[in-house]
Amino acid sequence: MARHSGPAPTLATVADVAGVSRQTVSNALNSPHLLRPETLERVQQAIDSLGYSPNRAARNLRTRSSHLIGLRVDPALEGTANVTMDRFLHSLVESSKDAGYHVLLFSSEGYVDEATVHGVDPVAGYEDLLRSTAVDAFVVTDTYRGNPQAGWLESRDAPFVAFGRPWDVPAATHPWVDVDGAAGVALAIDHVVERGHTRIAWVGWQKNSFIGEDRRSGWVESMHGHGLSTSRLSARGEDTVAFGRRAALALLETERPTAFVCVSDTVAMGVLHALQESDLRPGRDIAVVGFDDSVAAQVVPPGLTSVRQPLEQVAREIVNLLGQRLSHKPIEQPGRLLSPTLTVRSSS
Amino acid sequence: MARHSGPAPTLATVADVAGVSRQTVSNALNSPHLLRPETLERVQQAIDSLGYSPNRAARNLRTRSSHLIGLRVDPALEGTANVTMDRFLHSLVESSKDAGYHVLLFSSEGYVDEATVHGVDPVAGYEDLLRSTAVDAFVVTDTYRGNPQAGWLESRDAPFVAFGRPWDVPAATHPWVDVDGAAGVALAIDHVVERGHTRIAWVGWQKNSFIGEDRRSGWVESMHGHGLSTSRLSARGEDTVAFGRRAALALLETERPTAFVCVSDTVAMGVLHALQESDLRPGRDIAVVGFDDSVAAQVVPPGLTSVRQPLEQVAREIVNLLGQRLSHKPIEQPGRLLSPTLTVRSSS
DNA sequence: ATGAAAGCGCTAACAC
DNA sequence: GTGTTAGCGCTTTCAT
Repeated sequence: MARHSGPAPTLATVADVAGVSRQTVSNALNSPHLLRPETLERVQQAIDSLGYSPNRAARNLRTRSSHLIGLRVDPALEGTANVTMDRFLHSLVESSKDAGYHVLLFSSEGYVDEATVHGVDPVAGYEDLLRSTAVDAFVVTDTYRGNPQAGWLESRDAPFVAFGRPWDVPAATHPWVDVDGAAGVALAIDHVVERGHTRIAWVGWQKNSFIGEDRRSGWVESMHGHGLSTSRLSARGEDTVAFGRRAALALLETERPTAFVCVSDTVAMGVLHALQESDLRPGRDIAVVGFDDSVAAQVVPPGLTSVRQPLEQVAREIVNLLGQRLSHKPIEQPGRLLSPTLTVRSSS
Repeated sequence: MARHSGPAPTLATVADVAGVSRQTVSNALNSPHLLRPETLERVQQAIDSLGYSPNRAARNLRTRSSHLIGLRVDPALEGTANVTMDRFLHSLVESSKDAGYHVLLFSSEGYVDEATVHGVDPVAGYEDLLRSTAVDAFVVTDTYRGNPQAGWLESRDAPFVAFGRPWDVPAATHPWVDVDGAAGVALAIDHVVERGHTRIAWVGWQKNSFIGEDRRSGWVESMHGHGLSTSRLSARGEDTVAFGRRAALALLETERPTAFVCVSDTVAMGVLHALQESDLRPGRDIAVVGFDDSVAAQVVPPGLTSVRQPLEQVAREIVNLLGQRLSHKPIEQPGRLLSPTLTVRSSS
């Protein structure tokens, strides 16, 4: 195609060159089946020779849609949770592209007005993007402590899909996609039971985490399913390496578990610290399993077995639901629960 | 503000309510100093009561700008390089917000061509966004193997700032921001020298990596500055855990270094693997330093000392240069080289 | 199958 | 300071 240094070509330019009207060019782009093949061909050539692309702003104004999906990202916190979201983000960009959408990122700390001075507004940023019709829809991801955005967005009739179940509002009707954490942990338990372990400890998060309780229930139920006891084999704390280490040291001293299944890779790393300090070798003396299959799990010696969320699939399903929502199709099934897999490495 | 379920308010709606013309409302938004205080106040009230936000598409069409910054993200490769880019991305979103911009993500188009040496077309995706005026500018990040995008974008008069020096085209005039890798490695050398080490090995990338050679030069020059020999103490390979492990095992056998300074955290993890297999303890028997201060460095036992890039500052400088470029201000200084810091942990 | 007219919501240019 | 006019580039009627 040609390099033009002058003004960018418009529909009118193309129409002139092709010797047709502007609408015909528009049709060539949006409803090519309406054109006679020879006309289409001529228009196509004009488009190519001019290097024409339809102006996005004009199209957006006319069609009242931007083909943009909004996603709020939080400031870099440096933890495995963030890392999972980053992996998801890449997948979302790919899936969106396939559906003809781009991803627009915004941050939670924008648009500080009188109403938001008192703390982090869970709804910050959404409002303005919505009212200014900057995006067609949102993907809501930060649902780990309930999902205040969902209700708000629903009341505004804003199209969105959540990555995460409406834990605290079971009656919610908005579309969502989530990963079955309990099933993932059950996978891990099955795996270490198969390796001959019977005293399998759980190192998890505090009770106020919905996700943490879901994963923990996978441990409890799978253990009981195998006829194993969970008594005194569980610890709870924050999502830090330090907590994982402390918990493992305490359990090792009192209960002598032979396997640790952990709510996150971060916590599992702490368990690995503790084993190293106790001169125990992960994978030989004691099995360790993490959750999220982060980069850290891949590179830590000797390699950490970990539950992996199917984030590519999550992204595809989300974009899929978004498409249904935006085309006002009835949504067949508002919630989808996907199954994780287990990535086995030398720690187990 | 009021909740309206009908059609979204426009300038005309606000003008009616405030009893002024549309242009006055527009001025209230864009040039408030032009209004008499009492008029401004009245318009402001009408805006608030209606919950009005200017329509983005209309504004974009008129002003020929979208206030969007385009950034290409590559499919998740699962390595430390990606992780650094993700950390940068969060910072970029924050900095962009402060400048009134949003970040639009796009991906290298279509399917990976088997014939393409480096996997993807370096210019894929930029073209369309540019021609359709979907973004005002680009941030170009994937300059690790030279920067083919830069020349192309310059020839198109496309505003952009690069994260990464124009290694292969020193005469390039486009604005860029980069981190001084050599200085970062020198920091690491100083640190281990201070700890009493003299036989300090370098585990790096192949010669075809500009970034790798830059970091390596920091090792060579700092070593010589300290009067230390670099002879036979260097290894080169890919950015993998496996290579780091092999290199460390080989060096340990033949040269018995007491410290390893590595081109990346990934490679450093491989060195840690090797030490563990050799029953050597990092931080006690042998010092190890990585590069990037990734999550893995933070959580691996016993904690990996690592060079940290000032990505928040990089993002700020980039947005700053972008602002100058977009406002057609003369750019004071097209290239900025920032200094990294050293995060000391127990591995050294 | 193609063309003419209208208008999406906003701001630049100019009048008053 | 404020109002009037025009038009950014596109798509949606509707006529032919």
